[in-house]
Amino acid sequence: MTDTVRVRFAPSPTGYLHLGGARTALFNWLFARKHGGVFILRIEDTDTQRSSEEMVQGILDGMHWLGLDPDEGPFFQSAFVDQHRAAARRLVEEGKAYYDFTPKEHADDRTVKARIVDRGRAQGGAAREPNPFRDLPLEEALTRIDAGEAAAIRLKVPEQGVSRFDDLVFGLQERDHSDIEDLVLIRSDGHPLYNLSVVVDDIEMRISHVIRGQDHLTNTHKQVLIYEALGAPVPQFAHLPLIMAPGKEKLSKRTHGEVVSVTTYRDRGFLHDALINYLALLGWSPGSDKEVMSRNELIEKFSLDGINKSSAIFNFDEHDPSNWTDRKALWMNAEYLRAMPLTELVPLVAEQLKTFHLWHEEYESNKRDWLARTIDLLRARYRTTQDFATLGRPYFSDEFEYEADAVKKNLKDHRLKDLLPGLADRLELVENFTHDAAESALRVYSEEQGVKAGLLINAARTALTGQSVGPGMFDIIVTLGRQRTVARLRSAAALVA
RNA sequence: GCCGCUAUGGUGUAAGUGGUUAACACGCCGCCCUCUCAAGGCGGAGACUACGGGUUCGAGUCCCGUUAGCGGUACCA
Repeated sequence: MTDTVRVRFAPSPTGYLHLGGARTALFNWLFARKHGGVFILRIEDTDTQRSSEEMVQGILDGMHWLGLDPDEGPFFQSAFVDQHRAAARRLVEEGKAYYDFTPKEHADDRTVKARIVDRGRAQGGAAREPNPFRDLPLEEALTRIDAGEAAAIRLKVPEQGVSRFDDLVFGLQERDHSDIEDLVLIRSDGHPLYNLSVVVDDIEMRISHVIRGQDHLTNTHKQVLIYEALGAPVPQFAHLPLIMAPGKEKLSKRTHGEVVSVTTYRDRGFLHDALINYLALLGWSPGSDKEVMSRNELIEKFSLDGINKSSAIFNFDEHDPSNWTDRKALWMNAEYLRAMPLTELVPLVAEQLKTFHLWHEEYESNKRDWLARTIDLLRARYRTTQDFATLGRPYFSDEFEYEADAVKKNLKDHRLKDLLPGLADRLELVENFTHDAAESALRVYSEEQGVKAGLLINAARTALTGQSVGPGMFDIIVTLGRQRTVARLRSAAALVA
């Protein structure tokens, strides 16, 4: 007996790692770290039809990116099926389970669900159906098995009484035995089923706390029954409220696509700590006002007591590119983008520049400092590292678009047709091409020409970046350098109406 | 159908064992800063705490009911 905390994340590789799974993994991980425990990863790959090697890798990649590497594992549930079968056989021998020779019916998900409702309606809701094989003498059953007859193994659920457990989040849970059917442990083809497998594995791995999604809450009673039948200590349970899509719909890969996949966040320029921070706040609160928390602060503050009981809505708008995911997640990422050490940010932005083919070798040699300064200049306005390669394109390439709105707004004054090249001439002659020198050159020039400096400044910004928004104009000039500045000012004159 | 869970502004959450004008963050609006946009600072709008009954001097907080959403009810996980 040991009171070491041992928790596990047990995804089935039937899809990539989604946000709900990531949050479950995170809470397990935080709980383990908080209590000096062990975080185990167990891939539940017994559904060979729907599982794939690729998905396993996807989950592993996602967890690694999030920094949630397991202390033990990954283990694969498929490796333990013999133990699952042995456990079921033992229960049969002890009279706690029985062979059911009822032939298996094949049906797809839809018809199965329809049948459940029909059956419930017909029986007035009782889950129990009398099973003729429940009390078949073991010897008789064994002879039929020996004769090659197929049989499923069902748990003998007591007819009287209630099952109860104290959930660390939802409190005391009770369920009448009469509402629990004799669940199948092993299929007639010998395949162990979920409820049996998890319990056997959790016992084997000495799991102390089962932290998982609320979708397992009612079925936990079945698992408690299995623990008891097996004579094993029952772990503590903590069920997490579900994450829903806008409109309180179920959040799913099928209907919501890539917004729910962790890899999307990685690819679109999220910082893993920002996503972790955001996810931690979905359904959990430290009880204080502080929301931006480092990993260590999260560990320090984390407690199962702070977990909310109601499901949280994860907001996003698939039709609005700038709000492709939850606003608060985006804000959180921007917050991290601004606050993180520049030396850590640069390599991340570099990756994005590479995938957008905006990378130059000099960024690693003589333009190294320039790259860092430019990233620093832009970071306060961007929300993801990908923004540097998209919104920031004019800073890294001469091939960029002039935004129609920006041109319309800032290049509409016909005088600019001459002023822009005129400014270029002046800047070409400035001795030290610095922020201040460029500024005074521009101000002198605008005074001579009798126009407001603001007209030239805003026009120049659009001429230089194709945009109407961005850093201070003289910072842009210095960033682009004399050559590009002069060239762009001249060529943009053609855009003036 | 039956069983269970949940219900605080648009969203995420706070409001020790019931006790003054329901707090914070995101988002939104305005002002300041300013060459624009962000960032930052300041301020504002937005919740009769799903609805209806109780208990109580007093309820977001306790009880009952209703409704809604979600989960489960499979020889799926």
